[in-house]
Amino acid sequence: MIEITFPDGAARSYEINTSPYEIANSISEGLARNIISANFNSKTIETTTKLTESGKLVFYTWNDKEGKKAFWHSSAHILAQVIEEFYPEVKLTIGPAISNGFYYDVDFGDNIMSEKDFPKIERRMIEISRNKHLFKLKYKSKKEALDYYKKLGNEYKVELIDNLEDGTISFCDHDNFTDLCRGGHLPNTGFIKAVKLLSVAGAYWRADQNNKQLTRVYGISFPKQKELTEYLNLLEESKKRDHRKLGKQLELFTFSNKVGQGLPLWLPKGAELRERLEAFLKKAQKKAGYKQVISPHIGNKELYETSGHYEKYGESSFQPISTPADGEEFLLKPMNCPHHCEMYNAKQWSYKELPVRYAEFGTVYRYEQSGELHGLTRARGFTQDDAHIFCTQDQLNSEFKNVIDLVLYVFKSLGFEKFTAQVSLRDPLNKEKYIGTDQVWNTAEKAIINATKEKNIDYKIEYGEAAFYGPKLDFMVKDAIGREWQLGTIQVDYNLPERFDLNYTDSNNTLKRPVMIHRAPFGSMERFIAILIEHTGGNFPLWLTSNQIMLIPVGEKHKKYTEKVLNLLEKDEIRALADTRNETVSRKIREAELEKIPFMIIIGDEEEKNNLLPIRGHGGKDFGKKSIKELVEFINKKVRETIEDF
RNA sequence: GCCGAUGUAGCUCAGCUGGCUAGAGCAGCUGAUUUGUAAUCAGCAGGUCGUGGGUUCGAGUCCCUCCAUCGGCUCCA
Repeated sequence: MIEITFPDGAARSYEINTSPYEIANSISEGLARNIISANFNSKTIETTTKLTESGKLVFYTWNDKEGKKAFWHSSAHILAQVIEEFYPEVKLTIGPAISNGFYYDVDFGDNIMSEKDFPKIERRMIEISRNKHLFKLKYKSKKEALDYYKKLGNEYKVELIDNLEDGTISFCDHDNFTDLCRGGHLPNTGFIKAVKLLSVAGAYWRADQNNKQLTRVYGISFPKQKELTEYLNLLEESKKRDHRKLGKQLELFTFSNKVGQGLPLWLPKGAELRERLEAFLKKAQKKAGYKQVISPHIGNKELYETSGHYEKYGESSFQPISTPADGEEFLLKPMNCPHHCEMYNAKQWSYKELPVRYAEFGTVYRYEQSGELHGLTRARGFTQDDAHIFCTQDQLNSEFKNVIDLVLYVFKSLGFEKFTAQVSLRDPLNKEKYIGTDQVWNTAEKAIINATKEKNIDYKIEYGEAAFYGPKLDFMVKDAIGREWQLGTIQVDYNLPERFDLNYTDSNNTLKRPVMIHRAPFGSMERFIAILIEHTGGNFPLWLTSNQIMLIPVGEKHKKYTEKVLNLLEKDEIRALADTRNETVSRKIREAELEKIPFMIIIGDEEEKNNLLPIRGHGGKDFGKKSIKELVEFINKKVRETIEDF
């Protein structure tokens, strides 16, 4: 007998070689019907795996993350099976579940796979699913596994197996298909009732650009057709919030091929929004002891040679600008740090003056690969809300924590509640990609982790995501369709102070190196606004939006009174507009709605007579009638609700 | 940069297997209407069909080049 413990602490005894499915069935038939995966002693297992020892058992259903993982991973097996049916000469590689669905990477050889092939593949996948083929996991020796794939000429699987330990190598069979697989499947294919292939894309083998590019087929599957339909509808709805679409509709920004790829052009409404955001941050930064500085858009090539940026990015950047002088070259500024270092170096510093905090909304230019450009989230010219803090080692921890507070304040003020704090460290296997000694890196990494811990922020560590000069704490936020973008960033840097020979005199009258913190709460104005657009769907917070109120006179004769109201509102710094065009009230409302103006006030005979204004919220919500004084208080109160002082 | 897809008026789109002067709605302009909670009516104007080449008697439609965009990959100071 073995003793099985469940998550609620309860325990039951079973015969040895009982499977999770049988155990579930012993509890209730309903549970047995719904479990699609299981975990035994912290290891994902099949529902049919025979348990041979006592331990902790967790069941997973479609409602669990792990259940979905098994569901989608199993779907990937069927996808691979069908691809192999249609293209017998392909070489399969890997097919994992992802956060929304699954993919399979396939070497199609000379064949080309395109979206046109999706319907027939989907149909065949469903056909196979309906037959309720069992997923059967079986172990093979390393030699057996290698022989199998060597015979097939599949070098990818051979490489995968080469890196596995003998005795741990398993295959999963269903129907007439078999695939190298570590496990975690549905009991049978019949659970899959709806399948949709989403896209086909190139993906490098083992994520390395130097390797062969495989074809990646993305898909998603569900236990009910209805859930697929709902998912696809949700995706469609999300796409309507795409900042590139809304940016055009709301006339915030545009791009022009004549100006150049990836170079955003800010239109009046977008520029106003952006300036308001800048003012918001400047105000907070002033309180936090930052000083604004301004640096030019180009810098001598030697500046970036000193910083190390030229060596790292010179080849793949906008190329140097030459001058009439022999050998003199300038670069478009790709980052602000070297400039700020030179500003620091403009005078002698005492420890009493530190920390020094130099802030600048600095526009930088980076030659991003053409395939990387993406609206405002990835542009070739963009403005960082940059600042560099030069401080002593003793000040580092508190300075870092203060910056965290500032980032959190910015996020809170703009309603970004869902974010991931990511500690981005060096790739320990590729240290040559970074400048600086191990000792310096260890100190910097420790400083970030400690400060983050002390702030009680949940964080995850990502190796290989650091900047080349130092580790970072990055604040990641998802866009409308779930792609993650880095917005705020805080970086600890011991390297640039060394390269620029930055100093201060300490209390013992000896020269010391300051530590440098690079930080940008927004990240860049462009990317931040892009994500803000996608989060709000263009309905910006009241404190930020360009036009807070649209006044709509009913007829010609109400224009005068409307103008009067407008003037009074302006006097109280309420941002209002009056639509005095010769159009119907309905049309004016419709257009104000499409422009996403938060409040509308229709002004006619009755309003003039009673001096009371009816407040119509965006979407048609009625906020009642108010006097001008009450209206001003109402707007101010609403603003205060969404934004506090730092 | 790589893989796949797309590119018709300011915007959203139609244009079947190549066949007369390329269509629609919205927006724009002109005029009428002076308006009470998401589109008043009428008329007009607007496109070298992304670019350059090719096939053909004939190309928006087929082929190639380049450019841009979209979805991924890689990259992201």
